[in-house]
Amino acid sequence: MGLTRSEIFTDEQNKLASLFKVLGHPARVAILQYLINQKACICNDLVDELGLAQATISQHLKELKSTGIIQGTIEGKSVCYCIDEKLWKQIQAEFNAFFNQEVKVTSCCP
Amino acid sequence: MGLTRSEIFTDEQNKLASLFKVLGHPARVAILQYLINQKACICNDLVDELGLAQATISQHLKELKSTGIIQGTIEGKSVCYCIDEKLWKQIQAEFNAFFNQEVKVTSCCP
DNA sequence: CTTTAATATCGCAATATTACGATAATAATT
DNA sequence: AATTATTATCGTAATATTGCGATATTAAAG
Repeated sequence: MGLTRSEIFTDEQNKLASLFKVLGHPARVAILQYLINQKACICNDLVDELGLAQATISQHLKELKSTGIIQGTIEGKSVCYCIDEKLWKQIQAEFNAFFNQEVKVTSCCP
Repeated sequence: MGLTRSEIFTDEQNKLASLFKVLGHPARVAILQYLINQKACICNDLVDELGLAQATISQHLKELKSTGIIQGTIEGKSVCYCIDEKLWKQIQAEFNAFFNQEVKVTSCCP
């Protein structure tokens, strides 16, 4: 036990959940917001900006990068991270497809 | 360590992350999809539908209920769960506000 | 009042996540 | 080549999550 039983769910459910999951941490939300506001960034800016250790931020960046939401380009001594615009819009579309389903219920729950 | 440092983030970041987080598990995605398709449901249906133990499903329902996404109404011996339509649309709007920010970057990342 | 059915809660084991110091790796600067 | 700056990785401790059996709770049915 303690291990998510992915086998019993559809690929779609697993994929959607893992997208939600990567956004399910305030540090990663903050990183994305900072990236959006700065239009560019390097990791060390984030260490000053957020109050987390460099190792911790590097780890969160790695998770975001693993989903493809952000890309990192080596730029001399530092790394330039930015949001993948195409994937960003695609994720938004997937979330909207999920939320746009009709949830109205008539048979119960007044 | 091991504990998310919520204090260093804004309320907005924490709130948004916790919404994403609750959706970040395939069982909870599956539960919501089932609720949407059935237009109503009771917990025991879910035990047959998904392959998880009754205790596990009850726990996931509790998490969804704690955010307000679903409501449970006692209906005789069973409980009728359904999605809170208003909150559902509100969450979608919050997610869209997050995703609609301009992410285009010109200064780096070709 | 006892039985049955449905759901919730408890307790626990297994696994995952978060955080960070220490250190490695890489590349510019001197 | 040595130094410095930046980022990544390793190792580890603390905490959280997931899953489930066992049991409690609640309400209808007999």
